[in-house]
Amino acid sequence: MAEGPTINTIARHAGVSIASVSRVLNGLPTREETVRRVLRAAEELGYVPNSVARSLKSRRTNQVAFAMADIGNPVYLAMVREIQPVLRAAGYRLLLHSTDADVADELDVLRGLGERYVDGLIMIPLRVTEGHLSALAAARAPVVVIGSVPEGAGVDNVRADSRTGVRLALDHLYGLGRRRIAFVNGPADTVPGAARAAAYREALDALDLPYDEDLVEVGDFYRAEGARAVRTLLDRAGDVDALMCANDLIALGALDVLRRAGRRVPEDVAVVGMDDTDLAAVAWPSLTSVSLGSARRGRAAAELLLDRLENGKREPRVVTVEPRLAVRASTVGARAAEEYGENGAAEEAGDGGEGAREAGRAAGGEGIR
Amino acid sequence: MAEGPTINTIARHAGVSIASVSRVLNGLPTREETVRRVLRAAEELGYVPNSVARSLKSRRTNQVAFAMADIGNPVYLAMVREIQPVLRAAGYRLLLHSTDADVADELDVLRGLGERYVDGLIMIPLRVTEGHLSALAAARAPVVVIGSVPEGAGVDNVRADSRTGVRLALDHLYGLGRRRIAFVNGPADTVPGAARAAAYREALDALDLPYDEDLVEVGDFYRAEGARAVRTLLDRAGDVDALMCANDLIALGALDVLRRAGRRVPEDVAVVGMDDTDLAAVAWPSLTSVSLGSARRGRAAAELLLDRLENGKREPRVVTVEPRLAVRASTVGARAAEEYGENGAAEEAGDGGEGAREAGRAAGGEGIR
DNA sequence: TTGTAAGCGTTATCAA
DNA sequence: TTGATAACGCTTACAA
Repeated sequence: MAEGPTINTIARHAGVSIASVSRVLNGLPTREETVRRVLRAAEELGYVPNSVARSLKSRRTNQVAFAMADIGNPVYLAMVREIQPVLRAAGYRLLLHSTDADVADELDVLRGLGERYVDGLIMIPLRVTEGHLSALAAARAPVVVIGSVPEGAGVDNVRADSRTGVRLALDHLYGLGRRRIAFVNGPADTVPGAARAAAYREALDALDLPYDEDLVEVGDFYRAEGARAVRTLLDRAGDVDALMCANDLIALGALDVLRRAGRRVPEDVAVVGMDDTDLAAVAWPSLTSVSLGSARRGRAAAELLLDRLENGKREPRVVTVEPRLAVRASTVGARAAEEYGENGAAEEAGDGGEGAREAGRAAGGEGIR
Repeated sequence: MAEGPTINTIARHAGVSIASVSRVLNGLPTREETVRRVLRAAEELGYVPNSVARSLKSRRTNQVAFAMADIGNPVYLAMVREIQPVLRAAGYRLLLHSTDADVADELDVLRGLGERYVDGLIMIPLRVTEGHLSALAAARAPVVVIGSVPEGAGVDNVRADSRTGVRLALDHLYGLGRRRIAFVNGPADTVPGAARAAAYREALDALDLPYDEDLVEVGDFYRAEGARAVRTLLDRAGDVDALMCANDLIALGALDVLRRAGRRVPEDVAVVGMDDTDLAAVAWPSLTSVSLGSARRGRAAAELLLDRLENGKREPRVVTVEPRLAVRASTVGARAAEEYGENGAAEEAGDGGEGAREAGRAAGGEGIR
């Protein structure tokens, strides 16, 4: 932990000026002899350029931040896993912000951009308030928002399409002959909760199925509460033959409850989750789930940001990621699920997954595949 | 994205010197009137101090890095979840490095400390080579290593105790009357692989059980390969009545294979995993697993680093985290498991978990609980 | 109480 | 080709 050498140290050591040192270190044309002496001194002293000083001068930090509610959330995690390598390949370091679901925290992050500790930000807000819009407009660095933001917001925007996603799931269930398709949602006042509720109604309409209030139950987005909601639902509407769950955790809770109630999955009740997290493949029976493309959204966001960092003034762009349905045992049975192949999480990982897999293996930990 | 104001801008605006601006902004004694003018100007101009300039001057970045193989690995993820809030509370930002299981990358991170973009580093190396030791010795910022490092390495060190961990598991199985306890390990040339293999032999010894090569199979640390290993094992030693798996993913693979083979868990074969990841509670039957305290190790590492950052010159410290056994259905059956209560992952999260849980809920994603 | 000026470690301009 | 020097935005002696 010795005090590190600076270009001054090197300059003295090599008997040249700091300007020459800088030139050599930056590969600018310099006399052979000077180059040698500088490099030799740098080598001997173990010189490493100070990135803070460099940043002050260049006005670039080569750092990018990702702000989400909680890294423990598999959806955000999938994003980080894609974002990290993309940024890294472009020479950026990744900084993580957990906003703890706190709107004020999110706004702080946005204002914090003024401190210039990062060159850009990818953020996934819980909800988009007026405060967000004005903070975004005033942001002192490029921001990419994951999650819908009004057109005029002036930021790059990556969107999921839960509408189509729910539609895929209901079509699938309908195709399997299910007609009493219940919906277990999280809080309606959250962005995803609202979007998924609307999507459910629409999908029913499209299938000419009636909207039946008895078939809808709201809890939160967690397993225990999901289980409770499903119990209530079953008590109220015993003839349910399919459950559309607003995320995978709710679906896991549903599987527990159904098992205890002696209902077979999928024979008696088919179950579909949402987000297609790693858990879906681990569950038993394995869980059919709608992928909203967390990984692809993360990647898209990173790419948008990089592009914007190189190309400051271009029109804001909106990217929408197509949902996909990962069909597994909880709707078609274990046998058939194997024929479908593992078309869920595995696909998501795509090219970005390989390094990670290698990593986990050598580390003796567990990547999830 | 307008160019931000600096103390110069404010100084001109307020008609004072930059020194006065700095003083006011740092709360140093200043005349009332000056304070007012400066604050007013700062407010009007939307001044935000430039953290890069501040860092250059103060020689502190208020950033800390965490380097691990792959954030997608649940073990590391659990660590990040604990590390982040601890650092944040102390005013540090968290920077993530994925080393992709590459030793050279790890060494790069260590050397990179010379760039002074962080004040300290928490790292969890895949293995500890000579190169690591010398890089650690030469590190230009405090480092905390998670994973055993030789005494003289001169860095703070947080250790798991897989020896005791395996012992806990085997005692548990023995107590349930199991005597043919097989071991499914990952590669023996990895740190955890080697440690767990040795621990298995020792635990057998302690129980006066014979070491039987037929009961040991090595694969990697993933589910598919774990499944393969278990198949091989069952073919070779059909009388196995318990499986000790070197991590949870292997154990998940084992559950699949046993299910297909028509062996009941735990009646015919009891299964124990290791690391007690979130997946253990999701599996069916839920998985008894040895917690090596990922979350606690993360927290301990963060605390060691913070302490070291405040208190540069103290003796390196070694913290060892006690393993715990999370008993679930895969060894005692579903009924009994409920009586044990959820003594696994839930406990791990501890006080650090609440904010995260809230976060996930509002976000409509899924924290894992 | 305030202002001037030096310095943190770079990069880049401009003469020499 | 090279060196002296001025920024970058901030903190902090030191003088006034």
